[in-house]
Amino acid sequence: MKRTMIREVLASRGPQAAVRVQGWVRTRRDAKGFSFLEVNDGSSRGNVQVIVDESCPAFGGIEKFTTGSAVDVTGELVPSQGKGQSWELRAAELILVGGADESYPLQKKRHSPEYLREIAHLRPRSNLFGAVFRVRSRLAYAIHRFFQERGFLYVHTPIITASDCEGAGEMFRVTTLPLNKAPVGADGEVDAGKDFFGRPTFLTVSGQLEAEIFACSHSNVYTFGPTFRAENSHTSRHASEFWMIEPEMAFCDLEGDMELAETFIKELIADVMEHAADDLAFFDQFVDKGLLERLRFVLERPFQRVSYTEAVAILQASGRTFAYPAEWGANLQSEHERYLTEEHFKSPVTLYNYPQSIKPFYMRRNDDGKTVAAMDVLVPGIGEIIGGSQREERLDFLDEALAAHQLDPADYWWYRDLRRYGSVPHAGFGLGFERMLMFVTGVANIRDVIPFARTPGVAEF
RNA sequence: UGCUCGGUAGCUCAGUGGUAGAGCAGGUGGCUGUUAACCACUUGGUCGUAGGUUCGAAUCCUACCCGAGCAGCCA
Repeated sequence: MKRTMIREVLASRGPQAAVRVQGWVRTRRDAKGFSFLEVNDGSSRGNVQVIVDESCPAFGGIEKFTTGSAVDVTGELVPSQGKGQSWELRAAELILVGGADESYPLQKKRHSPEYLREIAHLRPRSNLFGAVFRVRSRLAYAIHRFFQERGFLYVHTPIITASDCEGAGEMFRVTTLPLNKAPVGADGEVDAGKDFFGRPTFLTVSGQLEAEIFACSHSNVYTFGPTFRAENSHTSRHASEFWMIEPEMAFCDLEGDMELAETFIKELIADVMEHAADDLAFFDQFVDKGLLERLRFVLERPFQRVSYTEAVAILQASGRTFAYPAEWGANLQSEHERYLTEEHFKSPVTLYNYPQSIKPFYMRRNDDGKTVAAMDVLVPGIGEIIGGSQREERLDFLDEALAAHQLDPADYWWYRDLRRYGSVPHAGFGLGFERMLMFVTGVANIRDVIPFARTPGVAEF
């Protein structure tokens, strides 16, 4: 008999003479003459309650059906006599597919996320992580849907890259040279020319520069893939390996870029609220009490759009004492960003037009000569979720910026070529996938929205 | 990397110089259409590691390891 996923069983419209489910036992409650077995197969947050009584041959050995064991049940689906569920399965046949003894680490009680992190191979079977990874899958789908519906081209940019000057952070070296006897050149340095690619190579920190190439052929494109940063970060919102979405649009300015970013975030929220309502309700109840209200609020209200210069003025007029006072020309500190999004505006904020001196070389210089067409989207609880800009499409200004950042134009020959042949205004941004997932689920630590998180010193699974 | 907090039973924690505790999990028995079921009894510990102070250290000191938070880096 064909298996039915528990998600469908729970949504059944009427009784069914025979249903087969397969899954893992969450808990068993024994009564006189029969037992309740709660079975989950990951298809939904809910468990199906299975009734096993003397009419079922397996009842005699019911004590073997412990929390964590895998089972295969066939029986009749009937209205439940008890509260808490509409349907229950009266087991005619119950098979123990794989047992689990008392050392099974997941108990029928609340566990801390830190503990569950140590058992990353079992935590997807918990309520919390079951829900997190269902939403993660849905969010990834929603991202592709958003861009595909708008005619954006999905580009696979390289994971291994030779450009080591993208300015986005420390990079992981990729090499096949033996660590203990790497070939050394005349200068005493490792001779990367003898390495696999004949030059130094690294894991990508961003697909942006390559995405720009395709924006300049297919107009609207996006990337969605893994990204690596070798920073020694110990925070709840940084990981060494994470996924990033980077749209890039030709014939687009900063205004269009900000519009896309804001629409994008709203549509993702709407999609997840519609298609993962059960799981979001779980997060709202057990993880982050105001989650649904906050998401609705973000959906309904326009994002606050404020220039960097205005933001500094707001901070200076706030009457607040910051560890680092806000000052024009300096980077905004986390405390500043938090104040703006969590206290002053109490909503997502799009900041734009940052001082040129604190931003990367590729951002387009504004006419004031002091700022560049950059933008960051900040959200309450997480901070920066999007960073983007209009790119410098004018070769002379780009060369100036390269010089100012002490970068060798020769290393950027193909990037410069885009400005030599059919250059167009274009813009894009990067959205941290995990940060978006944190925002949508209310989960506070990035390590808990990645199936197998990589952070400094941690790569067990 | 810096600062702060923490590490005690399988899990969540209490215990702040004098005989290591509770709840849950596990075991045994009972009870009940149960809902993290309930009731009784019960097993379970090198108190993160290594030194030191003390008659005596889970408790005080030092170093290290691990976890968390904040900051920086940024998505």
